Amino acid sequence: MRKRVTIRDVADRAEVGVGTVSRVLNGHPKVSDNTRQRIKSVIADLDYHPHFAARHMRTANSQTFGFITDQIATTPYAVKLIQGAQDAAFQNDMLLLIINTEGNPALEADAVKLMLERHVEGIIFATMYPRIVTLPPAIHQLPAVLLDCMVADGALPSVVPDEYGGGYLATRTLIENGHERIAFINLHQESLAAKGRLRGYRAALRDHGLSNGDRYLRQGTDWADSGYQQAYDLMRLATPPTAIFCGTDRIAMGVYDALKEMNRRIPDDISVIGFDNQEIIAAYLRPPLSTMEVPFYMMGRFAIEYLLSGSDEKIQKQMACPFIERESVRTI
Amino acid sequence: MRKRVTIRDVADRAEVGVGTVSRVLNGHPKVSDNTRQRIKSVIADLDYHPHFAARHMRTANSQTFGFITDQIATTPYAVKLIQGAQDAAFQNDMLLLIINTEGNPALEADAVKLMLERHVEGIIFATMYPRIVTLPPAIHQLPAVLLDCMVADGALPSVVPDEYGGGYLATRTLIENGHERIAFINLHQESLAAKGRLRGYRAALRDHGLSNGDRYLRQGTDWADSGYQQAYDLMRLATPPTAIFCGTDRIAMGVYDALKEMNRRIPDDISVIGFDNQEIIAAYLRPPLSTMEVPFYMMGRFAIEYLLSGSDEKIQKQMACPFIERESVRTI
DNA sequence: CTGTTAGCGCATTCAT
DNA sequence: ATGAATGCGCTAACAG
Repeated sequence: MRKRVTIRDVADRAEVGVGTVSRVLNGHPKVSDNTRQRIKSVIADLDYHPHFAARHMRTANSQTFGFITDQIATTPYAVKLIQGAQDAAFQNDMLLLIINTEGNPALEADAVKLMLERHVEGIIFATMYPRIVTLPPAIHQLPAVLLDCMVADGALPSVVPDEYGGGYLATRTLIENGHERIAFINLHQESLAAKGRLRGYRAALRDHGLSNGDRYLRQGTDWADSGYQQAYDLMRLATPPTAIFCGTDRIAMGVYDALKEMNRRIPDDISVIGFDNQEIIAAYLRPPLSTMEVPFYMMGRFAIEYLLSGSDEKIQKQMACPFIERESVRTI
Repeated sequence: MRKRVTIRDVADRAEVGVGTVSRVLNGHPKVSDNTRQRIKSVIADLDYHPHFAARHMRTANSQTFGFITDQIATTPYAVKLIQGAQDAAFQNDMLLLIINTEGNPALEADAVKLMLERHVEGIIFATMYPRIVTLPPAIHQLPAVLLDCMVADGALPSVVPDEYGGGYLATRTLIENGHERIAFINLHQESLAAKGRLRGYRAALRDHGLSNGDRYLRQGTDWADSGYQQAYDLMRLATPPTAIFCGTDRIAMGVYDALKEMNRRIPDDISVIGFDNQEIIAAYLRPPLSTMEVPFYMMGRFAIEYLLSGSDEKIQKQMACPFIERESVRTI
């Protein structure tokens, strides 16, 4: 860890004033090519790096965004949220300061405080699953975007997946493949995700004249077990469904197990669609599971780009969930 | 975004000098309780936050570590790596600056440069899976720790999982449960992880007089498919194994499928152990999979704690992989 | 115990 | 086109 080399050192060695060095550092036009070259080579020789904090203090420009998560970082999904934000930030010469609060409100307040002290230029607050949150009031002192969550009064811009659209598209896809008896095993119903997906399912059915009084609707829990149970229940019906739309890929895992036990072949005997596109599950299931993707990566990107845009519109962005086709759906 | 309030404002309002304010800010003892209280209340009134960059410039103390990843952030495992580091750092008043390079060497160099400019107090370089890496030379200008990887010349401290120990423990656990014909379906053999786990498997067998010339050893790929294939192959043997140790949980997924097709019950007919403890798979498989955990969280913590310790010893830390008991192993 | 002062490294006037 | 001077907000050293 040798002595830090400052702009002064560069200036001295290049026999110019610090101002000139600063100018070439910042790509200022009015520097003769001659001196510019000389300075650049000195910078390289000395391996000089500008002191970020000094520049920051001078320019009031921290080139940093804060990224606060409740426990998102724990879940496999949402890594992509971070990564999308990361990439978008990096491409714009910004870095991310990440704090994980485990949903502890005291920590959240601390986190916001720390970010304020570090003069981040904006804050992203991301949650593990879509929900309504209450935030430390201090967050309003900065541009902020909510990721995968929203505040009750809509006072903060937010970006969330279009659960409704996803539910609709999954169901419509099945319909377009000729299915008419389409079951839906939803995840735990308190969740915003569950509500949205369910509305989409019902709407698609209705729009295609296939409403059936929720005869094939089942309430699951988000765990494979419930998929297993409900699949059994469903298949024992007098006229069982020809397709099962699962509220999560994990539910689909359970459905697969039950179906296999019953010697039903996927997709020949019955089609299955999941939700979440957890690669680790969906891609490795046998056969690979067709499912809806929650566009975490793009959501992360969008949040940063919104911050970068400087807009103060309180948009409530819903991002579409695309259908990921694999091998669990068959046309009949 | 109202005008920033500085230490000057606080001093004026409290009718003291800035030095005194600075002292209470830094918990300096020699301040009368009286003035301390007054200043504190002014700080609260004004909602004053010290300017981090200014302090940093003055103290040469950035309270920040850099965390560079190749693509770790993409994978579900390693989120825990970040989280462990995160938590340990936060508890010591440090924050993490995270950059994901996608394994792009140019980006890696940029990342190190940015971290140098921001005066991080140390760098953690983490990879998605254990391997030998080459790093931008500039990284040597700072304390650095490698996570889940190492450099060829051992010139940098590193912390990796004890793959050997994990392989050994998994095998020994099976042995202690009375199994003697123990198969091992390894993941793709180029990986360090595969080599270590295999050595552990062989050593445990040998130490218990169970060596069998690798009769039950199979080479898989890391995908469920290979587990499926190899399980069929294994079970068709004249004297099939009574237990299968899988190089990854994904392989175990395939093994489960094959076993179920063959109407073998887990664990009654055959025991299975996985590796990785990918909760999303292991906990949801039916029955839940007993497996070896790679201690990512603790590895992350350790890396930070090592940095914090200020040690310059080039330790090569191997962290034990504990056995996570679920329901796929039975005593015979 | 407390006020005053001198930089930390840089970007930006203002001269030249 | 370039050098010199100023101050961003803070901590530490020095006086008292």
